Amino acid sequence: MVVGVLVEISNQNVDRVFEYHVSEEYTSQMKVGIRVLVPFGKMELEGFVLEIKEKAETEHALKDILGVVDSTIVLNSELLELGKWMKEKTISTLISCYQVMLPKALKAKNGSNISIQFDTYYRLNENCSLEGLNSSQKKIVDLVLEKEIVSRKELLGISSSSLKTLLRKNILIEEKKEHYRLVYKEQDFVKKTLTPMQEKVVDSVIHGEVKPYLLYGVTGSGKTEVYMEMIDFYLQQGKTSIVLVPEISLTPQMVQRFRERFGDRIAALHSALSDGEKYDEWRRICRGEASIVIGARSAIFAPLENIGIIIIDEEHSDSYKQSDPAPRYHAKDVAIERSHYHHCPVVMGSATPSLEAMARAQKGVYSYLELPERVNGKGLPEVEIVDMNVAMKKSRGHFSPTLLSQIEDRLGKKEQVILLLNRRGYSSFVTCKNCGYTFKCPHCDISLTYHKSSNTLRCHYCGYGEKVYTKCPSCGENSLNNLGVGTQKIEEELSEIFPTARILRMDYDTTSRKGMHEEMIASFQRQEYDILLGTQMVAKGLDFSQVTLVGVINADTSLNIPDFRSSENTFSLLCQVAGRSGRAEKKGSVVIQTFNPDHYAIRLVQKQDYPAFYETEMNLRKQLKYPPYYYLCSIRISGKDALLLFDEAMKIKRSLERNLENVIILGPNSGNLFRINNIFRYHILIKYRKEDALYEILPKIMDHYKTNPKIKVDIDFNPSQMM
DNA sequence: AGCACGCCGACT
DNA sequence: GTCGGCGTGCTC
Repeated sequence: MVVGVLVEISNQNVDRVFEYHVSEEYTSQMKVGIRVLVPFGKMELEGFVLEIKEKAETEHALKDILGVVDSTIVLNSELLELGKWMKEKTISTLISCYQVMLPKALKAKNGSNISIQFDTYYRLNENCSLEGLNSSQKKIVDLVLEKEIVSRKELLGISSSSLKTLLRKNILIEEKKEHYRLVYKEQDFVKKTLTPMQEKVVDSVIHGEVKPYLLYGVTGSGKTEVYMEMIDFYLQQGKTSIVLVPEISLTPQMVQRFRERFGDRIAALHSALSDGEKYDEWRRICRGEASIVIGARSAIFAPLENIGIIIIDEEHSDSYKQSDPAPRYHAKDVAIERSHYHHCPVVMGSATPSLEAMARAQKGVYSYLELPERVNGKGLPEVEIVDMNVAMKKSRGHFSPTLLSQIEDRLGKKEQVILLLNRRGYSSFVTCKNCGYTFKCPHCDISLTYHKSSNTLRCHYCGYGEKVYTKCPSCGENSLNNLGVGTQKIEEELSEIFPTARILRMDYDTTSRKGMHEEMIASFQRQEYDILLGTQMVAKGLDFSQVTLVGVINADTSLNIPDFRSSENTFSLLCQVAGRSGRAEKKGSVVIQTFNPDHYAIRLVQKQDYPAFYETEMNLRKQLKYPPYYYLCSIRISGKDALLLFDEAMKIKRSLERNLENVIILGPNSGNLFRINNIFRYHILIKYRKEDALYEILPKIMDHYKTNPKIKVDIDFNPSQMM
C-alpha cells in the first residue's frame, strides 16, 4: 500500500503530495484525512494522508511511514476539498489551509501535550436481581436508577467497597467515557413570541430560496431570537448549524441565550477557552454530539455534517477576515462555499451592513431582509451630538456639561450608564511637547506605545521594550506629554466628579485574566455598578435592560485613521454603542461628544440613518474607485535588503501592468510600516473589477519568487486594514 | 523548514 | 594550500 502525504511545512516548494510505503502493521488503519508520521529528508514530520493507492507514481525509492497519529479522520472529504478551493482562492499553501481548519491542539508541536481525559461511569445491568442489597448498596443503585448513568465523581461520598461488590455481582456495569473539560447544564427555557416582522424574516429564509441573505436589523430588533428560531427549524429536521460572531461579542450573554434554549447541543469555540477546552468542543462536534456551533472566524470550519443553515452575525465586522498569517481568507466566502456543498442558506445580519454586502443585496446576489423596528416598540434612543469645539471650555476634564447632567440624572434614578472611550486608531504614543520628539522602535518604523502596567514603552510589532523617560532625550526638557487618554484617566475624572458612583472599568488591561470579562458583565447586569466605562468591547452585543444612557467620550479618533473605511467603521461603532441604550421598557438616550459634529458619519448616527449613510458613502467610494465598486488586492514584498526589494517590487509592478487590463495599480509604497523587526516591506495595491486575469498572473509571480530566499511575496485579497 | 553540495575570499 | 561564507537545490 502507498499513501500520498502532505507534510506540515508551509512552503511552496514542498506543498504537494509525497508518496510513502505503508508497512503491513499500518495498512488497516489507513484512511484519507488522518495524519501520519513520516521521514522527510533528515526530519520526522506529521502529514495528512490525501491519497491511498496500490502503486506509486514517482520513480523514487519509497520510504516507510513511521507511525499513525489519528485513529479517526481529522478532515473529512468536504473539508479536504474546501482546503483546495481556499488554496486557489487565497493563493496560499494547501497545508496552511488545512492547518487553519483544525484546533491548535492538533498542530504537531502541541498535539502531544493535549491529553484526552477519561472518566469512569456506572450504569445498571438490565437483567439482574436487585434483592438482598444492604443500605449502602441500595443508595448507589437508587442513584443509578434515577440518573441512568452515574460518574465516579457523583459517588465520591459513598463507600467504595459497596461499589466493588455491586460490580462483582454484575449489578453495575463500568464504562469509560471521554471526559470533557466543560459540562453544560440544561436550563429552563421560555420561548419568546416572535413579532410578526420577526416571523416574516424567519419564514422567508426557511421556506425561501437556498441562497445568501442579508438581514438588516436595527439594534434591539431581536436578531438573535430570529437566528434561534431558524436554527430550531433546521434542528428539528435533523440538521446542524453554524453561528459566527465577532470575537468581541462572543460574550457570555450571547452564548448564554443559546444555551438556555439548546442546552448541550451547543458547542462554543471562543478565545476564553484553553486549547484543551477548544479541542474538547471540537471533538464533540466531530462525534456528532453537538449540532450547533457558535464561534469566531475559524468556527466556519466546524466539522459538522448535514448543515442546515450558516449564520453570520455582525456581518460587517472585520474580524471575519484573517489578515496576518496566510491563508488570508474571509469567513463569509468560506461560508458561502460550504453552503453550496450543503445546499443551505447563509444569513448575514447587521444593524450597519458593510457596503459590500448591501451592494450585493441591491444587485440581488443576496436576498434582502429587514427588521426596521425594535421589539420593545419604544423606538430608537434619542441621540444628542455635543460639539466639543464649543463645549470644551465649559467641560470638566473630558466631560461636557450635557453628558455630566445626563449622568447625574441617571445616577439619581438608579438607572445604568455605559460610557465608550473610542480608542480605535487611538495613539498612546509618547511625544515631546517642546520639540515634537517621538519614541520609535530601533528595529521597526513604529512609534512605541505606553504600557502602564509595566511602565514601559513597547513596540507593538516586535515586542521591543524600554523604560519610560521623564526627560526628552532630544531636547532635554521635561515636557513629555501625558501619554494619551486612557480609560484609567477617565475613570479618575469620573470618580472625582461623582464620588459615590460605582464605576466598572472594562478594557484590555482589566479583562485579561480568564473569566474576568464574563464576571464583569454579570456584575453589571446585577446592578452592582452604576457606570460601565470601556473601549470597543462595551459597544457590541451587550444587552442590559437598565441602561438608559450611553455616552461617547470621543467619537472622532476612529475617523482620523488613514483608511478608506474609517467613516464606515466610525458610523458602525457609534450605531452599535448607541444601540445599547433603552433596550427594555424605559426609553434610552445617547450623548456623543465630537469635534466633527457636521461629519456625515457622525451626524447620521443621530437618526441611525443607515440608508442615508450608505448613499453618501457609496458616492464617495465610486469617485475614489474603492470597494464595492472596485475590489482590492494587496501585494506585500518583504526582505532584508531594502534596495533590492524596491527593484523587485518595481519588476512586479511592471509585470502586473503588462498582464492586466482595466485595473489601477498603486505603489510600490512603503507606508508607515516600512521596517518591522529589520525586515523591510513594500506594498502594491491593485484595484480591479474582474479577477480572472489576476488568478493567471499572481500564481506565476509567487512561483517565480518561491526559490528566492531574499524576497517574500504575500498576497491579500480584500485586505481589511490598509496601511 | 532543514540539510547537503558547491563554488569563491582571507587566514592558521 | 584550507576554512567558511551563503546561493541553490532537494526532500517520496
